[in-house]
Amino acid sequence: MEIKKIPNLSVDCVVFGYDTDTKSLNVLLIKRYLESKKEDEILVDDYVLTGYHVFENETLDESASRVLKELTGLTNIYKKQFKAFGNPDRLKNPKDLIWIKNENFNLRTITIAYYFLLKTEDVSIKNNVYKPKWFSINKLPELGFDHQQIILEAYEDLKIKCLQDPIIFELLPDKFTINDVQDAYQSILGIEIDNRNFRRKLINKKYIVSLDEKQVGVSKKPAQLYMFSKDVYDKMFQKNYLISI
Amino acid sequence: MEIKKIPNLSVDCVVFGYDTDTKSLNVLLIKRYLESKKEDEILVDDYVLTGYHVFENETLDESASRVLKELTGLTNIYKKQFKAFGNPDRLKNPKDLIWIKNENFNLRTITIAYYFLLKTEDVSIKNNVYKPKWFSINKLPELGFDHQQIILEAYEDLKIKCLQDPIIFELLPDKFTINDVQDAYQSILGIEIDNRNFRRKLINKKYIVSLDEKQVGVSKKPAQLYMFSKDVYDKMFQKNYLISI
DNA sequence: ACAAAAGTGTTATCAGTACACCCATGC
DNA sequence: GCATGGGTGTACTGATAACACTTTTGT
Repeated sequence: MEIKKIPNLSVDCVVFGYDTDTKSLNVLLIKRYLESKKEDEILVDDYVLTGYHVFENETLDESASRVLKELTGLTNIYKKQFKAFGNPDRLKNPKDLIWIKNENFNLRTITIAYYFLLKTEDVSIKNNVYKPKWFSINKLPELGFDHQQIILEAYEDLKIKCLQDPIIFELLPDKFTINDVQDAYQSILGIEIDNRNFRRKLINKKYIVSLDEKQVGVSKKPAQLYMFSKDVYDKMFQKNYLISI
Repeated sequence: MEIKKIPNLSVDCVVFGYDTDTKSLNVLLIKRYLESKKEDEILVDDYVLTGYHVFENETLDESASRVLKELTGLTNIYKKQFKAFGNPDRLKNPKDLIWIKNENFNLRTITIAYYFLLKTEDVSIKNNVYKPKWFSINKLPELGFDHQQIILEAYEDLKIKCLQDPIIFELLPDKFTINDVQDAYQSILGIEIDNRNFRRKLINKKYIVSLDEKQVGVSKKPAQLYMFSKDVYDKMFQKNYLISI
């Protein structure tokens, strides 16, 4: 028995990958390319998010995880459903119409948008059939459908979320330096943080565990490595009801 | 030309109404009742959220606003799309199946859930054809479909949101006392707040404007009235990047 | 005059901010 | 020995938290 697609419902995945070396927050995108058969004219040449129709027998979360796995091979990655996009005209730009002609797409498709957080290096983009490519969130290419809007809204949500929840560690390797964390915050939020104050703050957290280990293979003074203990965090976590209006 | 419904897509609206007098955060629900024709047996007797299919030619936001207006007559009410619910089995409890037999519902319907914030008193539930009823968020009745889950997730989102954004004022009349605001926070968050500290904090905000007016018709000392100036708030607002992990 | 809710002040503690130099290491 | 990034301390400021009594008004 074949698995049935829901023709007017999809998930789209904003895959955020953080690159510790270049200190860059990236988005994984797939090329969309089409030329006319007769005239060698380029009809469509841009990028889109990875996404696919939801199947009849799966939850939305399962659908998003399936799409991520299909593209990256990865499972158990932090994900968040952040918004549904369903404007009647969201797939109706001229280029999108050309593209959709080739596909089995309902013109009024609602997409449930997710974002994922991982390390850029964890995705093999070599030999990947989808030819995905990383783009800095600050230098996005031309995007199809309403995917630019989806990415920007995902980014806004991420910026708010990373202030409240320890999701920054989803973007960093298991062992990281304090400066890695600071760099990640600075890239994502586009701000400068005072290193001394930031260090103090972080090192005082009981869930930031100092390891008996230092960086290796760096050409300067190797830094102390730390890990994030989710166990400790969960145990000590208590909602604070600080009203910040 | 008739407006076409999308058969597998709906919006559901969690209408939160705050009652300043009883200091209660309420949810507006609609009765779902069905008895079998032959045996006078009650087949379905519970409550559901207001909701409806999305139309082909409208955005999701428009759809939610339409549903709210249909039930309450109100427009321009604070609303937030907070999550999509689309589990394959979300409408497949026995009672839901009985109910759906009478309706034109796709069994795999995805719903985009919104919540609205208003004052309980702004909705006329007398002579309303839908016979809606207010329930305290703490004493919800038996609910159909997955609507209990939807309400609880809306409430969680509201609790977080009201700490960060001045949405508390959507739930209060234009003129309110400091204690009204405190009571609202306490009801929503289920916490106790120190009155002196809270007063000082609020009165020092430039967007909390003291009016030349006091309560009238109260049987005790009438309190000073204030209003919230969205203009001032928007002008002085600047994102703070406090990392609270 | 009394009941009820409004309104008021001080102190201690904690967290955030600003700021500049020394240190350890690899090369 | 030197260049590079890692790592450190202090003083100030502002916000929060704890805490109990007086004042105003309507009845």
